Amino acid sequence: MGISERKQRQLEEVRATILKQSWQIVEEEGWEALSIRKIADAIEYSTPVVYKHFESKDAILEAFSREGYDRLANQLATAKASQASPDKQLEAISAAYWRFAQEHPKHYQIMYGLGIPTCQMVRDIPEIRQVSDLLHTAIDEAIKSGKNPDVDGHLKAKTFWSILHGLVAMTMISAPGGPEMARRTLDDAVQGFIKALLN
Amino acid sequence: MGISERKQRQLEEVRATILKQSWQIVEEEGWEALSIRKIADAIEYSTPVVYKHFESKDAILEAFSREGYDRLANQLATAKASQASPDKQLEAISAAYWRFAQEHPKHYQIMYGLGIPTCQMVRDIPEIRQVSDLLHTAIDEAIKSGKNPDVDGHLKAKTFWSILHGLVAMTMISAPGGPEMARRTLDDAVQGFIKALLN
DNA sequence: TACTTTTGCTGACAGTGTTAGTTTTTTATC
DNA sequence: GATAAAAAACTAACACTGTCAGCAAAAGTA
Repeated sequence: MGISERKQRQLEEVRATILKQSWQIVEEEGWEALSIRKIADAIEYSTPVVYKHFESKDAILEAFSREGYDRLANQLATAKASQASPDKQLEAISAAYWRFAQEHPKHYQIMYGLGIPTCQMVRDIPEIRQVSDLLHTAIDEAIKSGKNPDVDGHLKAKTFWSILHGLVAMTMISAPGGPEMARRTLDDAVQGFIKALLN
Repeated sequence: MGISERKQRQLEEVRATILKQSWQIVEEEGWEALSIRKIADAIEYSTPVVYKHFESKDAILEAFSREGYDRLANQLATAKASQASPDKQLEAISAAYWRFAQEHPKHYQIMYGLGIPTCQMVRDIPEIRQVSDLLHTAIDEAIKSGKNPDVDGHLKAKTFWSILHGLVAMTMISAPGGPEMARRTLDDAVQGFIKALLN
C-alpha cells in the first residue's frame, strides 16, 4: 500500500515546487509580478493545479508571511540567547530585527503589507505570536532587572516593536542615505528606549 | 475669446470630478476597488477621458498622496504654532500626526503604501518635503533649547518620524485594543524620546 | 480487459490598465 | 446657414489578472 504514500509525497512535492518557483518569481520580478498563471507556467502544470494546493493567491501570500514570521522569530531568539543581560538582549534583538529586514526585504514586505496588497487578516497569523511573545518576554525581563519594575510591559513591548518597524518601514519606502544612516538611527532610538526603560 | 477659457474651466472641472468621484469610491470600497472603468462610470464619461487628465492610475494615486502630505503638513504646522516651548511643540506635533492618521486612514495608506500597491517613487513627491522640513525645524529648535545642543538633528528627526510612523503603521495593520491603547503607547514613546532629546 | 476514481487540462467569466482607430461634436470660415 | 477643420469622446481591442465549471486522460482496482 505504499502507493498512496507515494501520491502523498508527489503532492507535497508539487506544493513545495509552487512555493519555490513563486519565490523565484518574487525575487526576480517583485510581488506585483506574481500571478497564478506565471506560477503554473513555472511548475509546468495548468492553473487549476495551483488551486489544488492553495485555496487562493492570498493563501500563497499568507504562506510566505508565516514563513517570514517564523524565520524572524528564530533569528530574534538566537540573538536573544547570544546575550546574558536583558539590556544587551534587547540590543541584540533590535539588531537582528534590522538585519532580517535588510536581508529579507521581500519577506518583510508581505509580512507588514508595505506597498503590496496583503492578504487581509495579517493579525491572526499564529506565527506572529512567536515574535510577539518573544518581544514581550524580553521586555518583561528587562523591566524586572531595571530600577522601575512596575512599568507596563505590554505598553513597552508595543513601543519597542513600533520603533523597530517604524525605522524599517521608513527606510524601505524612502530608502535615502543608504542603510548606514538608518542603522545609526535605529541604534540611537533603541539606546534611548532602553535607557528610559531601565530608568 | 472667452471660449477657450470656458474650455479650460470645463477641463479642470472634469479633473476635479475625477478626483472627487475617485475619493468616494475609495472611501466606500477601499483602494483596491478603485479602477479606471469605475471612475469613468462615475463621472459618466468613457475610459480614455480619464487618461486625458491623468497619465495613469498611478498618477491618480500620486495626486491623493500629495494631497495627503499637504494636509498633514498643514495640520502639523498649526499644531506646532499652538505651542510656545519646543518640547510642547513636539508633543503637539505627535498628537496631530496621530490624529491625522486616525481621521484620514485612507490617505495615510497611500502616503505610506500600507497594504496597497503604491505608486513607486513615493520619495520624490515634493509635498513630502513640507512634512520633512517641519519635523526637522521642530527638532532643531528643541535641541537648541535643551542641555545638549550638539546632538545630530537629522538623526533625531528621522527617529522621531519613525516612531510616529511605526506606531501608526502597527496600529493600522494589527489594530488590536482599539486606538486607546495605541494612543497611550504613542504618548509613552514620545515622552521618552523628548526626555532623551533634551537630556 | 472493463470499470472507477483520481488527476489535469481547456476554455470561459468577469475583471484589470491602457491605447489605437473611429465617430461625434464643436469650432471657425466662407 | 452650409461647410471644412479641429477637438473631444467613444468603441473596441490587447494583454493581462484571479477563479472555476466541465471535460479528457491517466492511474488504480476488480
